[in-house]
Amino acid sequence: MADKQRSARPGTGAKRKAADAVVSPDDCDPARCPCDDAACSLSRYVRTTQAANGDEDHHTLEATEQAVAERLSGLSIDMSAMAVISNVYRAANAVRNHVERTVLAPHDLTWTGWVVLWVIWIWGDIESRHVAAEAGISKGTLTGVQNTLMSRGLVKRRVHPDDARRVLLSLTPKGQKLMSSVFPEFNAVEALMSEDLDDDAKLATARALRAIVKKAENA
Amino acid sequence: MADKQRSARPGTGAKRKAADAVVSPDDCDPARCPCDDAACSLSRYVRTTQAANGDEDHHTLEATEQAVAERLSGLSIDMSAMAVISNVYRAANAVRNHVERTVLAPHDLTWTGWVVLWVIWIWGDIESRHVAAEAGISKGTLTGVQNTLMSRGLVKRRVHPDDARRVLLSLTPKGQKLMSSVFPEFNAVEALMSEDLDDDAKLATARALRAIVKKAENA
DNA sequence: CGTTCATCGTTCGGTTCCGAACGGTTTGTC
DNA sequence: GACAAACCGTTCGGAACCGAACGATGAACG
Repeated sequence: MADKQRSARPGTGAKRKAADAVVSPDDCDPARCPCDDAACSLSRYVRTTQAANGDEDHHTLEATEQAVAERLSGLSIDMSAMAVISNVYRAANAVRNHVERTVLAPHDLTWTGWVVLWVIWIWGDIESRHVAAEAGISKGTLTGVQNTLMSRGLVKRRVHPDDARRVLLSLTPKGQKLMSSVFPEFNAVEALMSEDLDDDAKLATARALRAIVKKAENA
Repeated sequence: MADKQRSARPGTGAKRKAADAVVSPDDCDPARCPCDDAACSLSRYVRTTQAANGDEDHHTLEATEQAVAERLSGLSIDMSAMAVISNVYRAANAVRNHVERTVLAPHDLTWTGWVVLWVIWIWGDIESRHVAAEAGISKGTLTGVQNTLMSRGLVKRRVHPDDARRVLLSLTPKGQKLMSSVFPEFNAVEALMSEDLDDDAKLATARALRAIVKKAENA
């Protein structure tokens, strides 16, 4: 989600400040929460209320969590699957928001714009349909991102020499310069976010995520 | 991301079919790809081109991947961090798209609408600011989702008895009925997507993701 | 060659979403 | 008790995104 669709207007992207921003609380208490291994999101609200107003709510924490457990135990639920999948989405959002604010916004880049630049940077001279597939966006969206990036002088496009339908994308020298200066910053943040994981955990997590992607994409 | 903002118009959400949809290729070849443990996305494009046109591209696969390795090895990059973080985002998108198509669309629900319903279902009688925090959306977005869900008779709202600024949200009987019928479907898909992971892997992955969330949110 | 069909990138309408601004309510301070 | 500051949910403008429709090009077949 970072684009301008038609009518490329440069230099307006990535405005994620931190005012009304999406906030989110904290950990869960394994002793109370019915989730597996403290790895769920069920008690974030509890912590919030707990911290905020002393005890003004009508239902106590215990009663509420009891209700959660009962509601879920009534049905037969795969709690560990829930913990994994729901945290995938939560993590993705958290990462994206953080990266946009800390790394991308100062360079006036949006997330999608960044991903597109990255793909072109890595593959150089790549057809736009492949860029869209790699970046995980639709063709229509890519057109807009393209125009934005072109108007900022970061990306070039030329028609495929053998097929006039296709379009080849590549980075301008300015774009290349941008990437080689920004990507280390980006990667540093990636490293920071995964620094609590040892190497085995990183590899295992990446492998697990790939398994999920595989299941989700062809099923 | 699933909402209607202002002017609640019911019954038009969740239209994700599969026509021009976001496609995405396949695995990477560990023998060739410079990533760790086949857990990256760097060779998806390669596989695509490989499968599509026999060998019409100008740079061979080997040359391309060599270029990737060189470009990345020129800088000092934490490849395992990159593998983890980039796959988080990819997995989240894949999961969301799949769930929207298979589970939510038949019930005319959007992803965000679903998450909001879920939060209210679990916590019952919850203040809207907490719903927004739990669901990971902004207050403004929640207002729109609220209206949509209210106009469909799934959600009730009432003013907080002790504080006229606050609003308490809860599910109508119709909303409760919907949740208890749809959530098992949803959870079944969650289970399906993580079925290639054994229990230890699920727990470990969930734990790793929480660590990432923690880092991303307060840093 | 001319026709048909697949495929490419673009256009366009509609939806989702964020963030800043706003009015209304409560709390704190003199 | 008035006044200011903090906080709540809503409104509103604008960006980002998808998916269907479109025009143009290329390939297959007679």
